[in-house]
Amino acid sequence: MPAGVKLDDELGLVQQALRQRGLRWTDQRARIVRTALATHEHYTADELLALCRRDDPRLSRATVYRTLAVLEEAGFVEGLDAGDGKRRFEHVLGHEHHDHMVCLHCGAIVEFRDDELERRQEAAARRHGFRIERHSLRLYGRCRDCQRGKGGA
Amino acid sequence: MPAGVKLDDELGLVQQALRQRGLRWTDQRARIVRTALATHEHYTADELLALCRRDDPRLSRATVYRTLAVLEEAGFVEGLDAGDGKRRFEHVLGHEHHDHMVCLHCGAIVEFRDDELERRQEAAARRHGFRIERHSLRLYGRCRDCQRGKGGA
DNA sequence: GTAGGTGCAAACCTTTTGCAGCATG
DNA sequence: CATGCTGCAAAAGGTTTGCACCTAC
Repeated sequence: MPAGVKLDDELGLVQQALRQRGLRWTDQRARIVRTALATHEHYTADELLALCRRDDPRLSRATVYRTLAVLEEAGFVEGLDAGDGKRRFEHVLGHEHHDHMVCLHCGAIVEFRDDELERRQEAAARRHGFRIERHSLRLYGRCRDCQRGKGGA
Repeated sequence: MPAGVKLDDELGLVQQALRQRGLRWTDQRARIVRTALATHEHYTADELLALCRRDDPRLSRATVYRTLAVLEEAGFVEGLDAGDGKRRFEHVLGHEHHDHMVCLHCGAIVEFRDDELERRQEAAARRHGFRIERHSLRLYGRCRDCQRGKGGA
């Protein structure tokens, strides 16, 4: 399946979702969503802005923030904070849920998934009468590459 | 065991740890640590400042930040971000490790602990050659009190 | 035509930093 | 008495907002 096809499908999905909420589908939003979908996983607002500006140098930072907020609310994008003060985003479309290991030495982000882990979280929540809407599990430490040598990029 | 005794023990521990690092034990640091230890779990720098200022109105915000940084580095305090832009802190002394459920509707923070969860995190990390130095698990959703009614404070 | 969106720049807010004077060890 | 700490105020740096103009529907 050519990459372009899937991307267009996903774009359509987002467009449809926004319209259903009475929101508009503008050139800027299309560009931001397309760029986000085409991009490596974990971008800051500013990085995304820079990428978008390669195509449209006039795109404003405010629009990127506003669009990310809309996308997050609609569930297409998830924010995670890397602990360095800036939020990072990743798109959810076409990605199944996963958690993150963050290397404190080189900044690498490793994704992983463990179903039993998810189940136990649910169980713990149930014990406390809590209903999970979303969750965030991050392991901070030293990644494989930073074990040998004493590494760090 | 009277609360005061334990508090003084813990104060002494912190004092000793800082001195070992060639750092000084000042009135301000003593006040900040004492206030932190005596306080409900999850405070922002600003809330802690306000509490301290009830005793010493001249204490500066910068000193609170600097002291929290020192305490965090020494392992007496842990920062967690509630997703609202400001970091929250909790002291570790006299508390065993736990994770958090954050109610998105009333802001309540519920602590919980599940050893099997911890073990599986370790196992997942091992599979990826990753060594965990610390971790953060937060479940966001609706707490027990916010289930009935439709609640929210 | 009318919400809603965009760009720009200024405002916001938490956290950090430079500096001169002060206190600890 | 040297080094580290404090307070103040200003700077930083990411994010949000006011406003005038524009555009999707």
